[in-house]
Amino acid sequence: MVSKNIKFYGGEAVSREKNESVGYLVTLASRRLLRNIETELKPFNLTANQWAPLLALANKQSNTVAGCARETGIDNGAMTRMLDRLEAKGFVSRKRSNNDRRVVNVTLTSQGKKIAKDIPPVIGEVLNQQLRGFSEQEFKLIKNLLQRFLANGDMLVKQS
Amino acid sequence: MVSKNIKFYGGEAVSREKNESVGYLVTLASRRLLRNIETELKPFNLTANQWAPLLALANKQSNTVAGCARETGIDNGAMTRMLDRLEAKGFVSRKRSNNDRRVVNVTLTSQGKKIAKDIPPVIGEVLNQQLRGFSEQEFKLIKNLLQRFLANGDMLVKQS
DNA sequence: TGACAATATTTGCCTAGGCAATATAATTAC
DNA sequence: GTAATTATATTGCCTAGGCAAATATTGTCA
Repeated sequence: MVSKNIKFYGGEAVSREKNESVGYLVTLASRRLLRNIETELKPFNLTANQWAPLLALANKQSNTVAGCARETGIDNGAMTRMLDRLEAKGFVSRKRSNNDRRVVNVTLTSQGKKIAKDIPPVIGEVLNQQLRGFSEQEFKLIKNLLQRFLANGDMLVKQS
Repeated sequence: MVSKNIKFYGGEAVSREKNESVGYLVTLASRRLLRNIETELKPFNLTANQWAPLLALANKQSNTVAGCARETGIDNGAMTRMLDRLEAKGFVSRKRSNNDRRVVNVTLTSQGKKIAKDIPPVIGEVLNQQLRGFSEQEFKLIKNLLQRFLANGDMLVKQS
């Protein structure tokens, strides 16, 4: 059975109360979280966004520029520049591959490996704070709802 | 009764699966939504982020630079530059106030008023698409959970 | 083999937000 | 009434992402 799709936002409904728009809420939530994480990562000389590729590398989900971009969901060009900054800080190093001369292999330096170990609990703590008062069920729910919201959004791109 | 706060993310739990991190999900969801809205707004010569101040002005929630910044939750300096772009496009106009020489009054041009009427259904449609398959209850839930996640995040800032 | 397509990386140009410093003006406190 | 504080707007410097173009390399297929 196919369930009907509800028209949540019609006409001017988007306007009125910004706190009633999923758009505003998800945007503000994301920005706020980013800044809160940023505050905690300052002592590590790392920004919130710089954490994403480090994690992908640490988990061995990728070891190339394009791989990091795919894994973190950002643009290839943006990832090149992101790795520039991370390399300048001494967290990663790059070396042109010999098997495939197109790719550049990215690896964590020893400093990068160390930080990759230290950061997770810090970020976890911020997330826990922002999830204060959530029940186990609500925790599962917010993940499920966001996953579906995101998947629907990705589908919109692929169709066109 | 005060409910206990659950430690959702502890140790390395943050790492592992990115789709299990509320941080990744909310970030990616926000980016994806922004890009999808951007695509639909291209014919209007408007970016997704540029819509926020226009809406604040149209709803008469603010008519100053600082007011727009507060209402949309972004930095004052960023709002100055945002209004530069909107003014260049002919959607808003600025004029130094006489009552209070510090403030600059921002108003929608006739072109700005027109677009403020046309845009809401377009954005509404994108939101509806990304909410495909959501029940009424789930729609209320995602708003409620995001509101709380955001409010917790705001509290973290104000405390420090 | 040679044309064509696909992939990887980089770069330029754009929008965009955060933070800090500055100038100006208004408000408050004493 | 003056000094200290607060608020407004702007600017410079930083990080950051998206898109498109350019380049180099690899794979495909006829």
